[in-house]
Amino acid sequence: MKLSKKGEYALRALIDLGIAAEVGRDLLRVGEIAEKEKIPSKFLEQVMQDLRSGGFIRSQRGKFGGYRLAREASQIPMGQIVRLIDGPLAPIGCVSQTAYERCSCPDEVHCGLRMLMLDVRNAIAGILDRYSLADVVEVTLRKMRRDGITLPFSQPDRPETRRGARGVPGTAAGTRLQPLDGLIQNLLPDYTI
Amino acid sequence: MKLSKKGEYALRALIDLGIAAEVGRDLLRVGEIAEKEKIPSKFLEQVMQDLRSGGFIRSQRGKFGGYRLAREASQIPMGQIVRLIDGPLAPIGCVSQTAYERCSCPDEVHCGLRMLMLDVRNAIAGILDRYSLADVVEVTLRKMRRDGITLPFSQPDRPETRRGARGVPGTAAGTRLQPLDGLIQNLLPDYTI
DNA sequence: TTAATCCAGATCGGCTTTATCGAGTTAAGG
DNA sequence: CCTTAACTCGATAAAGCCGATCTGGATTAA
Repeated sequence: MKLSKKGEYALRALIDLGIAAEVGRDLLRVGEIAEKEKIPSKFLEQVMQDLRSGGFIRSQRGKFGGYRLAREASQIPMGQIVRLIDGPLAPIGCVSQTAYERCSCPDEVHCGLRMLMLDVRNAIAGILDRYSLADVVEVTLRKMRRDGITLPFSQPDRPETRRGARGVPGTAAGTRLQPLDGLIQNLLPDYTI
Repeated sequence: MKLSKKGEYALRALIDLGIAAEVGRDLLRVGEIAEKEKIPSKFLEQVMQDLRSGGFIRSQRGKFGGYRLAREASQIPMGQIVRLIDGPLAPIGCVSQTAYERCSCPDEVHCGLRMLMLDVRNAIAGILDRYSLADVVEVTLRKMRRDGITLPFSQPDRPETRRGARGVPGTAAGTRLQPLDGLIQNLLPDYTI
């Protein structure tokens, strides 16, 4: 049930871009992200190009170039990112909703493994398809602020690339979804403090 | 979020062994399983040996040999099988409960990806650790009987290996677990017919 | 003794992860 | 305008793991 390194790096990079946008910098260099996340930077370049051709980010070439989100973070479901980089969420192809693939077993309808894995798929998709990048960014920033941590990408090393921080830091855009009755515990922002 | 082929084959083989035991045959040859499940039989041999050294099955060597379950199916949690063959259930190492591994990100506590993936891990483990092999076998058999399908491994090709079918075909052994309020849909045996 | 089966090891192609090199692109400075 | 620095792009290659195959040996029932 592993997420590939490529998928992990893609998610990390997008979360960083989301944080940066929320903090007032919407353009990040690959090197910056790679250094912060300890990712081999050339490998991250490849991942970024996959994300670009997938329509999640846009690139600005040349000196002082970099990457920025191509859409609002609230319009990027986490599940879609994983699907682009790692393929279907389903553990096995015959339970995938977005890329079904017949499996080798004799009778799919009465396959116990398939029933079990369909549950697993639904559990995974129920989480990843319900949360957007904006949700993850929001919770991350909230937790950091609560603990008094200096936000990353706060000091723009190139003042020219600054843009007016859009909106009051607080509720990120994006539809707030109803809690999944006790399933989601960690991504729910805790309003207790 | 893929399950490896090896993991898939291991689960298929164990389910078959569970079905066979429930039907009165507790010894299956690798070739039988491979043929039914359309698995490369030499590759399945490797998987079976991993399952053997993992303590899930016992082998009987020589002519008319084969494999049988080493314990009651109710004592084999599905999650443990996956862990043996594929490693931790968690999508990334830093959220694994059974094999935690520090990740490269600068601050694990405030890592949004980690929060998200911890939810995913818990969702996966919540399913795979709650259901035993006996549960999967029971639901499979129930569904087959309901649809009037001839059960696999019913006709023993070697009458000597028969053993008295233990117990009335119906409720398999194993603790029946309370439904996970709406999460599990496919593995719940439907008593509607 | 023979046949069927499990056991063990080497090997091979493909994919993943990572590294290397270099070419295209753009902004700034003279 | 020309050069240079700092980026993004693109292709390639090496190392390692995964899926699968092949060969042969060990074990046991008939």
